[in-house]
Amino acid sequence: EDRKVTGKEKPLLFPDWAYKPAWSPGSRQVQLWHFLLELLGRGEGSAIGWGGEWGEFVIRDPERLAKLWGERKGKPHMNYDKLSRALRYYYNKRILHKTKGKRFTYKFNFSKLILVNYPGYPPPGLQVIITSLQLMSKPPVLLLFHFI
DNA sequence: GACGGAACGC
DNA sequence: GCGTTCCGTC
Repeated sequence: EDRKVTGKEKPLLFPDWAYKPAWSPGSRQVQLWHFLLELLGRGEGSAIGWGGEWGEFVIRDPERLAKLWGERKGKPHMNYDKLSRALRYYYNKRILHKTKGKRFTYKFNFSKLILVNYPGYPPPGLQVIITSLQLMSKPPVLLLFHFI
């Protein structure tokens, strides 16, 4: 019942994964896709950056990204081989897919959705019109903005 | 590099 | 459940 939309709006159809809380009380671990969005939101100078298409991103420095992820998770031996296995598990969950033929390039499966309570969101240069709702709950849930 | 099975930990 | 580790295969 935490995740129910408050008010009288008719239910909006967002993918389940979009409702996952970014941070939970206590010790719940960061998820990889949260971490990726966090870095992407920071923009320049990162090991990862937005690609040409909507939701697409390019890993500019795979081993550096892996190292950062390993630091966050307390896994000093993390590398791109292992990180990319975790990314591949996202294919079946419909969180990500691979941009075929483009090296180190993946794409988030949000279509007209962006998740905005990460630093730097939305990415600069994007025109957004907020049509959607804020999901209020404790712990804080991702804010969902609807692009048109 | 990219893929996905398998065993494993927490 | 969400990766981590390892690895055979293309």
